Amino acid sequence: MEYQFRAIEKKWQTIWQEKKAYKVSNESTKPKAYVLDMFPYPSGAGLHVGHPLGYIASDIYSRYKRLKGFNVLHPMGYDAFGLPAEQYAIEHGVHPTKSTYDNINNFRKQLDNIGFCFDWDREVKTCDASYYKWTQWIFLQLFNSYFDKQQSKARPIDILETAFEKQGNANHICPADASLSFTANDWKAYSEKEKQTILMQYRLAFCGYGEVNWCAALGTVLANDEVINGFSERGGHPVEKKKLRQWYLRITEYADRLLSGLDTIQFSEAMKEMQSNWIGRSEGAEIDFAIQGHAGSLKVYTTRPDTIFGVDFMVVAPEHTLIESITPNTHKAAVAEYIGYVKSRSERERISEKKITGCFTGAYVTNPFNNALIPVWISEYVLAGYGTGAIMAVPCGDDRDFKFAQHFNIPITNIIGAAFNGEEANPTKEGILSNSDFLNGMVQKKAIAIVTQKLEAMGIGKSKINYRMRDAAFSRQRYWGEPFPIKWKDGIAYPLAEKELPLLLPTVDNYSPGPEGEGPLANIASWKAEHYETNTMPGFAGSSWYFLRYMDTANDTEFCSRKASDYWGQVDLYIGGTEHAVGHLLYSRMWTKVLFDLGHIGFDEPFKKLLNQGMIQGSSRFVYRIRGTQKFVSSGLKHAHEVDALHVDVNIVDGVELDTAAFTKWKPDYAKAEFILEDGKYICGVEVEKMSKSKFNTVNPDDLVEKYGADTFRMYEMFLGPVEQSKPWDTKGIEGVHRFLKKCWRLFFDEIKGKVWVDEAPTAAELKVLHKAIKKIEEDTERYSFNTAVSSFMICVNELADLNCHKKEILSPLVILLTPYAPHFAEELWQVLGMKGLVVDAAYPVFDAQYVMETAKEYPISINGKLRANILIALDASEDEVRAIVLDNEVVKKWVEDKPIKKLIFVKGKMVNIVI
RNA sequence: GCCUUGGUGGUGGAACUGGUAGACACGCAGGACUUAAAAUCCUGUGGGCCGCAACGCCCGUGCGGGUUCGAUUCCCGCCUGAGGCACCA
Repeated sequence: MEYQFRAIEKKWQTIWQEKKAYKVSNESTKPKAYVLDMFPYPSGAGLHVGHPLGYIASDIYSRYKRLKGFNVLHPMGYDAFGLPAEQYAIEHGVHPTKSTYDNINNFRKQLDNIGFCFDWDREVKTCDASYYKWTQWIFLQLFNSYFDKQQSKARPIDILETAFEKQGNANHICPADASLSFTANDWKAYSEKEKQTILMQYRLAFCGYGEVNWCAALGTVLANDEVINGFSERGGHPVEKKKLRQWYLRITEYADRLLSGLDTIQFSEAMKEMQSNWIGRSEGAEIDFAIQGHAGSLKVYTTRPDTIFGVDFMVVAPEHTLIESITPNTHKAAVAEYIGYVKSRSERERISEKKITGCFTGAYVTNPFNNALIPVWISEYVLAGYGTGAIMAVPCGDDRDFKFAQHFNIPITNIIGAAFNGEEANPTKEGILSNSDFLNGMVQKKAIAIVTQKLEAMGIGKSKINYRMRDAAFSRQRYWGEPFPIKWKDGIAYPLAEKELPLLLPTVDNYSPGPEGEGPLANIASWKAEHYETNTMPGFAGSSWYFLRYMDTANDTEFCSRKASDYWGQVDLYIGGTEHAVGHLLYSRMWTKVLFDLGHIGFDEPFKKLLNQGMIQGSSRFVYRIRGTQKFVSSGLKHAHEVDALHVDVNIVDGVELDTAAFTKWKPDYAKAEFILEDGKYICGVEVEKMSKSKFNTVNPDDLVEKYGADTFRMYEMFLGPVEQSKPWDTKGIEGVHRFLKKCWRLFFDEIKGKVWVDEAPTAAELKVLHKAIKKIEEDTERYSFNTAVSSFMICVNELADLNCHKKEILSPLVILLTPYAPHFAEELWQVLGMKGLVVDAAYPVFDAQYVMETAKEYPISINGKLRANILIALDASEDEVRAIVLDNEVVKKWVEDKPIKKLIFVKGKMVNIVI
């Protein structure tokens, strides 16, 4: 009987479904484990082999935890709102609801094929009204809350209103405008609109104005990615910065807690580093510089007030509101021209530009300590959104300022003596200050506080903590997203009542943008008539809390009952790509903190442990067409011709050799293709790039499952390498894993004899092989080293085959070990062995060290660090005994000759090194 | 440009805490079985040198330095691939 994987896999998938084998209850006496994947966006291209990598890893871990006696929550769903469905609707007229649900059905079919243990009763789709009702509800919690700085937590906004009525805002500094100040009487005298405008500046979800990349021709806002050199990627239309009304989340209020929370969770150091760099906390000071011949002052933010005497110029962002009024007429034309140039540049281009650009405004400020005149420049590398949008430039201490000064021939003041060599800036804080008046002779880092205090005393500065992170833009001028539960009346935003939720996304005939940068919803007369908000929420809204919904999917009175969230708690293992490092992972952490602060859940970090899966890249193949002909030249000969490289479908290429017959059938264009071969073959070019349909380098898991079975596919994806590592896909090696399963099968069945497994007592050697495997595979699974676990299975089966072992007592624990990795295969063999119940409900075998005891070791003997011999020595030998044995060895004697031995290093159980 | 991360045979990778580099596979070569094929099994396989062979020697983990008895692993500099940089998801 041979290994008929297709029949076996279908059979067990059906049985699992019938028996509800993967249904998970919220009631259990077992300890819980919550194992979660980042849910996919259901794209029209379907699943490619890159998607299941993380899902297989989490599936293995879930099944492993279940065998270890845990009640395991392992759900799946879809992040179903987003731009591609809307784009598709605009281009093809298909409603996003339809295309999204079609895609979901397709994803589901593909996922089912692989045999995952998801509890599908808990499926969530963020575009379902039953789901986004609660996204809207959480938005209202954010809208109706403020961040109390004293308690460092979110609190209901009516507490703040009560406080305002009693004491004004004296104890509640306004996060949006620290200078805002009013008394209780002021507050009482304010109109409703004035009150609401003030409250808006405290809310965690608030409305304001922000700059976006605006493309007038497309009538839409673009991502930085979609803007190339000031023109839209699609269509090549000009793009400009434009101020639009936007919703925001006040995530900056949570900056410190998002930072300190990192200490309580198991993310990789790299991930923590990325998040804290993104948050970018810095301590410094704000300083006001008086403007020459102007009533106002220029406020800058600096982390280095100690360098105040080294300030040679100021740089302000081109968007800075003061520019208009400080620029004298003589410089207006040049400044306007420069601002025009910057307007066409995306933020990305501005900060990554190597070329130094800038423009002198003609204005000067004065140094508050010595009244020196300091010229004011504008340059694109200073961004309006960070700090105060203006910096003081100290060329001797800052690299970018130094290059700027050099480029524009601005004289450089040296305030750190020999520490500055005139060739490059020195950002040290250890320098001894000179040319610095009252600071002369002082170490820089000590001067920071002194300068700040002095500025505070003079009333022109104060210490300030700044964050690089900005508040999160939370509205999109799009259709396919959650409507905001907000009505506008007389310029005031009113939240809908909870019982009015969900506010359903209306059907439209036209997905194109509304007038004046409004979303498509503005095109609907009935929507406008109700004064509903016309923006929708961004893609990250639904994904910021979905892990909570899985705990209590069917609940239609709460987003998730407190009982359910108390039971499941944090996600124990979260698997997904690093591309979400600073987006999704920060937003979901913030939402969790808000829900915790408001008492809706009992933990304030969502993910206890994060595992980042690497990206599976595509390995693209190219053919080379001689320009202007239908002749295709093999890769090795292409240099003799003028050729265009064209992507060719990887599925019609064997390794690098093109199937020329298949190629002529692949596309009608190529029907008449002629080939110039080398050694009788057409060899393709190779490049590793992102897996994408348009590059014809995608590999569909369905085809592989069909050909080799789901279990082979699962193990092969794991065998490719460490889950965390990115690697190009190559189908070639899958045969090896398939052979392994067939070989394993032959421990149970022989093609001719049929059943060969027997009920005999195992030998010591057989038990040793088994227990070695138990130990290694358990350890590897625990540390998510699935690739080495697979190779341990191979070693185990190879050794059992060499021993001719077909004993049930060895094979049945092996089947359990295999269950997480090859569940169908294991289930079938479990039944074959006549074991009770489903193997998914079995108990994990327990390692027993007595079977793997070793008494001696083949020690590697190095001389001066070079391996010269291997000697078998008893493990319990003392160092003196080992020394005697080693020095008596022929090979060792030959190398040592009669030189004195300086040192002998003996590491028990590892190695010996002789130094001569 | 900035942040993060990777680079080991022809290929994917292993070496977990500084201790035998190349486990386990793929591929390739040779052989067995077969009318033939598939399947399966056996042997070899980092590069170089000496050699009939065995034994053995030298080099080798992107490049250049350093620390150490000992470095794929730690430190410094460089080259290079990947991901992210706020409206793609």
